[in-house]
Parts: sequence; C-alpha cells; structure tokens
Amino acid sequence: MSDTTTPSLPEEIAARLRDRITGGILRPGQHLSEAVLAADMQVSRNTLREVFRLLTREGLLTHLPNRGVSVAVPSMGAILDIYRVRRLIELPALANARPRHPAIARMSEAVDDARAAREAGDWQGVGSANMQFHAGIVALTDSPRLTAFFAQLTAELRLAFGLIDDAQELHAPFIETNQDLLHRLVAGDTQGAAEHLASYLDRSERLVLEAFARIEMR
Amino acid sequence: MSDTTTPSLPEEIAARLRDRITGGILRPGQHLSEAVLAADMQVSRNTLREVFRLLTREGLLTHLPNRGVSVAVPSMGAILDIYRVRRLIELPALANARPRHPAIARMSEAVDDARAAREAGDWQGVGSANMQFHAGIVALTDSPRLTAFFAQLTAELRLAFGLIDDAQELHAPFIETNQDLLHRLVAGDTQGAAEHLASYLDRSERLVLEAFARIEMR
DNA sequence: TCACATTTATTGTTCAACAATCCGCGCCGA
DNA sequence: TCGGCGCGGATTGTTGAACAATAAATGTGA
Repeated sequence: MSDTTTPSLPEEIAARLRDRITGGILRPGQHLSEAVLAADMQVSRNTLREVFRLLTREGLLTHLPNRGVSVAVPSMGAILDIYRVRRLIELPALANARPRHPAIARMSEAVDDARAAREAGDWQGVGSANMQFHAGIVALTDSPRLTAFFAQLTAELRLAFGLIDDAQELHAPFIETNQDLLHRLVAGDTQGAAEHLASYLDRSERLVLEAFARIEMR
Repeated sequence: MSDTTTPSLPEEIAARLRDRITGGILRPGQHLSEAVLAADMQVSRNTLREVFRLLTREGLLTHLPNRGVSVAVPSMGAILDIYRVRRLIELPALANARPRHPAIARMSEAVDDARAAREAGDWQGVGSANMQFHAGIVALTDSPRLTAFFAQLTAELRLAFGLIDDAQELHAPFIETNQDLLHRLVAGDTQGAAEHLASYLDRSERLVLEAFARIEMR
C-alpha cells in the first residue's frame, strides 16, 4: 500500500505459492519439501524458508518442528471461526457505510467480473470475484488493519473451497445476491444491505460446512 | 497453542526482540543493523532476517528495500485505526459473553497483577497487566483468529505507549474501572459492562492521542 | 512378529561469498 | 561559495555449501 517499489523476492515467491495453494494445485495436507520446491521456484532454500514463515503465520501452511511444512488442512472449527469473524467485521462495515464510498466501485467491478467468469465457465474466477466483493465491503471501513486481517481470512477460506469439488454451486448463486446488495447500498439502505449480507453469510456457511462434512467422512 | 514443543529459534528471537521493542529499549524510528543485532543476539544473519519478516508483518518493524528495517513509528492514523478495531472486537465480545466463561479467571488475575505492579511502582507492569485484561475480553469469544489478531494490535499499541513518558497516568486510573467492569460481567450485566468498556476505550484513546500530539510537535 | 540398533533423508542453523543498492565524500566547474 | 557528478565504502539481498540435529525408514536378531 505504502510501498510502490517492486515487492522483494520473498514476497513475490510467497504470492506465487499462495496462488498455488488457493488455486488447488497444492492440496491440503500435502507435504512441501524445501529442496524440491526451492529448485522448482528457482530460489535458494534460505529464501524459501522465509516464505514458509510468512505463509505459516497466515494460516496457509502448517509447520511441525523438524518435520517441515505442509499445506494446512482446514477444519470445521476453522470454518466456523472464520464465518463468525466475517460476520463481526462485514456486518458493521456495511451497516455503517457511506453510500458513496470509493470502495463501492470495487464491489461493482467484482460483480461484473463474477458475471464474466461465469459466462466463461471459470468457476475458480467466480470464487475470486466473489471474495473481491467482500474485500470491498471490508474496505468500506477504511481500516488498513481490518483489510489485511480479512485478506488473511480469505486466503484460509479459499483453502477450504479448494477441497469442495463443485465450486459451481458454491459461488454462482450469490452473484445476483451481491448485485442486489450493492443496489441497496448505493440507494442508502445500509440496514437492508446488512440484513441481506447476514442471510448470505448464513447460507454460504451452511453450504461450505455441508460440503465439508461430505468430504471428511471418506 | 497447538504446539507444546519448544518454539523454534527464530520464534524465540522474535519474542526477545518484541520485548525489547515494546519494552522501550529500542526506540521507534531506530534503525536496526543486521550485522550488529545478529552478533548481539548470537544468531546468524539469516535467522535474524526471518525474524525481521515476522515482526514486520506484525507491524512492529518497518522494512524499506535495500535500507533495512527500523522500529516502526506509530502514527496518529495507526492509533485511531487500532482503537476503532478494538471497539469493533471488544464491545461485542463483552456484550455476548457467557457470565462463567473461563477467560474471566484470566481477567481477574490481570486485575490483581495490575494492583501488585502498581504497589511496586512498576508502571510497565501495570500496562502489561492492563493489556492482559483486554486480551481476556477477546478470549471470551473463543475465537483463535480474533485472539491472534488482537495480540498483534496490542503489540503495536504498546509501541505507542513506549513513546509516552508518564505511563503512570496512562494505565493506573483504569485498574478500578476494570475491576468494576469485571464485577458487572460476573453478575451477568453484560450490557452494562459493555457500556463501561466503551467509555473506557474513549478515555484511553483520548489520553493516548493527547500525549502523542504533545510528543509529535517537538 | 516385535523390539532395537543403524542407516538415510530432511530439516535447522551457520557461514562465507558475491551482486545490488544506497549513502557520504571529495572533486570539479561555474 | 555552491551545486551537480562520480567514486568508494558500507549495508542489504540472495545464493550455495556445509554441518549438526532430528525424524523416518530400514534392517537385524531373537
């Protein structure tokens, strides 16, 4: 945000690895060998270790002493916790929003992106756009700390999404919901928008938990 | 939390450095040389760099590419943001608390510790205990993510406290307030406790901002 | 089959080296 | 005198290799 310079190499590698994880290329539980991943990423082991620390603190990786790191496996407890925190943050953010806040443009963009991704059959993209939409909601608070914290939650949540096969059912139904929510917001009906969001979060959480339960039992 | 084994060396160094920063031994704005600090901490430069990444992400250090790290200097904007987030988290935490939650014991301990520290004239200790008290409030939510996030806010806030000379005036008046708040909580008056907390946060924020303004103008 | 020693692979940490970048200093010309 | 210019020197960024420490895998004997 305050740094316009190119992000340092470890940050860059962290971003790439983050994409691989949330993109589902690296499955939860999978062990990551320092040597092979360093060779794969074309960086030294030392640099990669810095990256590991970063992502571990973000909750994307799990570190066991002397046994290396592996992709974190989301638990039901984690999902419940994340949705609880989302409610705590997003609902007041929306309820107290100024109706002409710049972040609204980002939310509007996100809705468009989601539509485009749906047309293209890119369900992964729909998920990304949806998360962008909610990041916009948090941006309404103008709080850098909340924004950063939420980004972390988002990353962790996408880990869980990756486990669910039919991502289609997960995000697609909410595009129209988001559109509607956005309309209410620009119309100044923050209260109605917040109520809408509350029911969205309930439905989304249930969907994730159900899909998760189906998976955990095999 | 989940790790009962001894924390790895970088974590340990990070903790030590964190203490030095929040303890005021390292002043905000002070530049930290990798070479001398590595020698001082008796660790290699590589290990220290991992630590730097950690604390940078926590907001305690500022990293400028090719110019190394220095202790972060808190800004008024940061303080405002932190208190806003604190309200967002702490008020609902208290309002929705179960009156016999285990975290209440921690809060009670914190009050006692604060008293003991005040007797001993250890104002630094009063500050620590006060923060422990508020960490207890957050613990009422049973949310590991909120707890971790709050710990981060706390560390950053103590950075600002360190700049203020008379830490005495900063925390001491709130010992009785906390005690009172605790009584209301165990009595089941969560609403009253929350209102109490709200006024506490207002006063505390004002005190910090005023002291901060006095300092910034020289 | 089980318990135990041994080997092997991986991680944890250090060290030394070199490239890249920034900072201060002296030089030079106007 | 003053302001640009280039040049070292110091610090950071990154790498590679080395070795110790630990855990997993393997083999051995009863």
